[in-house]
Amino acid sequence: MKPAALTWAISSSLPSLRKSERKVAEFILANLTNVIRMRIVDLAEKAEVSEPTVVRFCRAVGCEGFQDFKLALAQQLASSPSYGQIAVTDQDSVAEYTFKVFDSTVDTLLKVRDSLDLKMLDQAVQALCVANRVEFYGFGASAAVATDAQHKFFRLQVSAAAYADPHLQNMSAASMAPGDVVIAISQSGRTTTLINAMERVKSRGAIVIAIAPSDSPVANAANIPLTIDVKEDFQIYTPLSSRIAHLVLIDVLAIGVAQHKGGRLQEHLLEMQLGLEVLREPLENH
Amino acid sequence: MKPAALTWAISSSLPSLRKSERKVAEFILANLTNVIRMRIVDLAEKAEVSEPTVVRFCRAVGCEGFQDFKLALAQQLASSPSYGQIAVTDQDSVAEYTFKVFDSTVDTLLKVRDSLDLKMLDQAVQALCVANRVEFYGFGASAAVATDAQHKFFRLQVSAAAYADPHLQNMSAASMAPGDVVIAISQSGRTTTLINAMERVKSRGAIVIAIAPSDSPVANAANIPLTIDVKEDFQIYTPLSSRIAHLVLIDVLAIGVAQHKGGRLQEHLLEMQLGLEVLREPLENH
DNA sequence: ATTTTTCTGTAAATTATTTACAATAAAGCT
DNA sequence: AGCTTTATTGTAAATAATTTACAGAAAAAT
Repeated sequence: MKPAALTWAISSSLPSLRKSERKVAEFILANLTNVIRMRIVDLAEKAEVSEPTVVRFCRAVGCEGFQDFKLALAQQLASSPSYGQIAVTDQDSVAEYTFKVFDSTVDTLLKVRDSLDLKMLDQAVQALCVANRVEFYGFGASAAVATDAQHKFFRLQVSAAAYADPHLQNMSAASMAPGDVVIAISQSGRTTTLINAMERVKSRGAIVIAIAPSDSPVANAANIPLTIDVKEDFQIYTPLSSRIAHLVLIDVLAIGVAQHKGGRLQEHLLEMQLGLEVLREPLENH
Repeated sequence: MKPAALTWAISSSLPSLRKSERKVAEFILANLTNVIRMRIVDLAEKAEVSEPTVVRFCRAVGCEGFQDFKLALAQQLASSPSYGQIAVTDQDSVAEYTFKVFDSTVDTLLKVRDSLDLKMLDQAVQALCVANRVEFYGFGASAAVATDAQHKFFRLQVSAAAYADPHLQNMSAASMAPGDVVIAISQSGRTTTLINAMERVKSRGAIVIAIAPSDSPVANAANIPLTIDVKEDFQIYTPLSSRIAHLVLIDVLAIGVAQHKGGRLQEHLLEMQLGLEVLREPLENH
């Protein structure tokens, strides 16, 4: 059983469970972290059922037995640090906030990974593979994401550009043609200027891919929406991890394109690597 | 016991273990993934020791008993996907490479998190807190990181700039003064131009923080080196996750600064939030 | 209302883990 | 070197946990 799917398996099989098994499920969902250290007797007592019922429950959600279930649960919890909430406080030490920032980022990435629409992603990759040129639009924090994306696609021998300036964006949009692709990146999903540019691009017959929250104007304005929802408490001490999710999603697109381009690309990358070498300090030999 | 530290605890306590306990440790390290599904009898047999020895070993590495040990190990393995190797292949489906890209990024982040020098990090935060102005230097992929960092620090009411152009970088470097801080970002750690700019900044009496691989010329040229080592197979199909690690590290620095700045910042961020709102589409009410 | 089926718990058996102790090996001492 | 002491390991027993088999109860169907 894939660990990440366990709590989901529990919740989704809730209706099909027997009455007393459901008691077990409910108790477990309400006490995820404690359950992994419980013995079957304790759990049975707390859930007010008999021990065999617990075992039956474990089998019902696809595990071998109680031990196997606990193991799977422990793994899922370890891979989703969110279950213990992460929020940096005033009193945190360096070590504490460092861990929290990293953990919350990891948490975001895992959640995004599990919520992606793979069909859309595939469509996006297909579109990018046959594109004549690819441009990235983004403002604010997304401008950096666009720059990064441009750099990444450039390495893949795709003619790529990134615009953070509304004027340039609109000028570029006006020059788009069928066979071109624009990737619009927005964290809020509600940037008016960006939506205008997107409409213009669509009217020119080019394809617009959006990386934005679901149900947002930006996502809705796209031909291929890639939706990413990160609950972003806009408190200061909460780091903005949606940027990172956007970047990783673009990595996925790039990998998809690289895969399609296949072998010839490898040579190109090697050449580029060698080209960069002249700008560097020699490697020490120790 | 903190799960992430388990295998480390095992390896590091190897010398202090007794002969037969070491047999257990060695077997476990060589069979991490299998061990979590083993019973104590199997493990004892495979490691050619008695069952109590296994229990003694578990206690020696800081666990309550065998069960507790297995749980901790399972959690650690779940939180480090790397133990099953991640490399995108030609035949991977969208789902496969998507997961691999996300997982390898997560893996990188967790490794970096555990290898950071927190003392240096604290020094960097201290320096940034009292800085008059902060500038970010980076080329290539690190240029996007620098842009992102600039944006992030700007939000924290720090006068920040980012330069990806060697000329601008050098001009800026020449205008540095004591009390200023430069953060030099490099994935290779060997960019000659960057090192020159760093030397110039240092000669002006400003502080240079480097984000670069350890033992690299860039790291060595800094007053405060923040070292990040990501084993980056320069194969095409391996995503560049060191960028992401750099970004997250900068998040940490930003959080550190935000924490020091304390309450007044909160108001500022709220104001800025409201300011951005006029550039956006209205929120739908559904 | 009775039969059949499904569900749940009791009690027993199995299996796993841990403890107590004894034997052995290693180290220290005279 | 030989004896004593201490440390290490395994054997066997006890404890504890999980699972199975079965029977009783509840629900559904006839």
